[in-house]
Amino acid sequence: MSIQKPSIPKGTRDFGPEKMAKRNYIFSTIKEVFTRFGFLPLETPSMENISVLTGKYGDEGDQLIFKILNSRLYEAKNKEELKAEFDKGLEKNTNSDVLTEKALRYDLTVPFARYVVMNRNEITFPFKRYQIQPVWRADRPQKGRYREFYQCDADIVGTDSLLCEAEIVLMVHEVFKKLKIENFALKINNRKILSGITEIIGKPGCETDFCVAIDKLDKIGIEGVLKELREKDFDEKSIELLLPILHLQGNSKEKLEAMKGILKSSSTGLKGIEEISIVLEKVDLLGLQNSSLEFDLTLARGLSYYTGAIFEVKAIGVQIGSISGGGRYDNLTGVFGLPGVSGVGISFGVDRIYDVMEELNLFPEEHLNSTKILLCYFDEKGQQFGLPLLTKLRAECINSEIYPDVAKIKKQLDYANKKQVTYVGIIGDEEIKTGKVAVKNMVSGEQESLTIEEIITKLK
RNA sequence: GUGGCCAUAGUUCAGUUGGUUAGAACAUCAGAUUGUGGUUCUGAGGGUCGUGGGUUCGAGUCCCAUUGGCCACCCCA
Repeated sequence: MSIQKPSIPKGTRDFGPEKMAKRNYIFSTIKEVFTRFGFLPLETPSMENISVLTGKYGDEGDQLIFKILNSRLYEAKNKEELKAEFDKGLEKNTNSDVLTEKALRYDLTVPFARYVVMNRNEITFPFKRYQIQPVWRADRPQKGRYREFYQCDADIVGTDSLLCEAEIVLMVHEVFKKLKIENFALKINNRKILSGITEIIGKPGCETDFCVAIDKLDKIGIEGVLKELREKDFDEKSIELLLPILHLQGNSKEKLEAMKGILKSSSTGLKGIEEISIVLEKVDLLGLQNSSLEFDLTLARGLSYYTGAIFEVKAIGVQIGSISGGGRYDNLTGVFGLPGVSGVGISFGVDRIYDVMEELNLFPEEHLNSTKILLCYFDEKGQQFGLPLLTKLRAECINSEIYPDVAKIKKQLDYANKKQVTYVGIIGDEEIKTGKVAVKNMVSGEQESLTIEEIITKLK
């Protein structure tokens, strides 16, 4: 076999020790906040039966699902059928159970819905779960966009209380405050308002086209949105009715007031307004200070299963897509045979949060080095002397290691230096005789002779 | 799915109108230094110039194809 250059698939990444330390810092922060808000952990398999996933993310989303080829196809009895199904798949994007019956999960919400339905009798509702796992999308990678990435979801199902939305708002603030990402915008809107607008402008049922276009407002401007709408067969009368909505100014409360007037003939739209108002009220009652929450009626979001509130978080001052998003979905479990379970959730995009924090230099230093002391020695005798000490240090929960080879002291110190180990304990004949180890601080260069008990006190 | 840019050592990059043995910095390893690191100095290893074809006396350099990477659009975390 010829030597091959090693590589990893497009859009995937390795995470070395340094990156993992930073990633774990984000994960543990988010986990801590989730737990504090009463969410419990859940994990689901990387792969789902393909029928669980398809049809949940819209046409565009379905195409991005990674499918898993059935194994042992070569043993199949009816090869003709296989070939026919494969040819059909080449013609258009179809799924065939004989070729592929599993797929990698595309997000965490749909597998969660599947879990809820399957375990409906064991679950106590309202059910609050969090889930931190990778998801896969057969997208073309680019900045802030990967084919394998992590989502951190927290969802509440089994209640339609708007207090849940408010709690999510609080939780988002808490997470980003802890991560020191102070400058962010949490935008909130409601799908019912968007539906209401399509009713008002005489284009009911065209929500998808409308949402896709209006979502780009801050990117392509009003003219761009109008151009796109015209291309989607929105007539001039509709556009004329839409214009005052697009030009709406003011803070969240003022915009809500104005929309109340505009949507007065749409009961759906008014319902949306009322919902957001209640959320804002609850957020106030929960005592949120310095809120980054903002009502933005141009926020649309792609996923087709949202029915009520929608959220999106963007970091201000960093050119990257949204770092968090979510919303309420009234009937996600309906397709799995369990109607009437409303849920609302939020998803944090760790990979993008990582990129943002890297760009803004927000990672704290102390999380990067994990070994506190490295024991160094000159010969076999030194190692023998060091091993019991090492065990004592570890028994005291002090992260410690010993250099595995008899090597030059320079090399051992070099190793400590590169791993950013703060202390080294040097063991030579002198130390063995007195029972004290020469402990050197690698940052300051100071060195002192200490007994093992003194070392433990010093490093604890 | 559409479009643009790029590909040379482990990494970041030089490489002249096409010319003989493809360079530098950093990184790695070793030595200067037999009980003390980061600095310095010396040396060493490391390349089928992404891959395949073509033009040419001659290709890292020009042309075509292909693969991979980055970026924008679509969409999205």
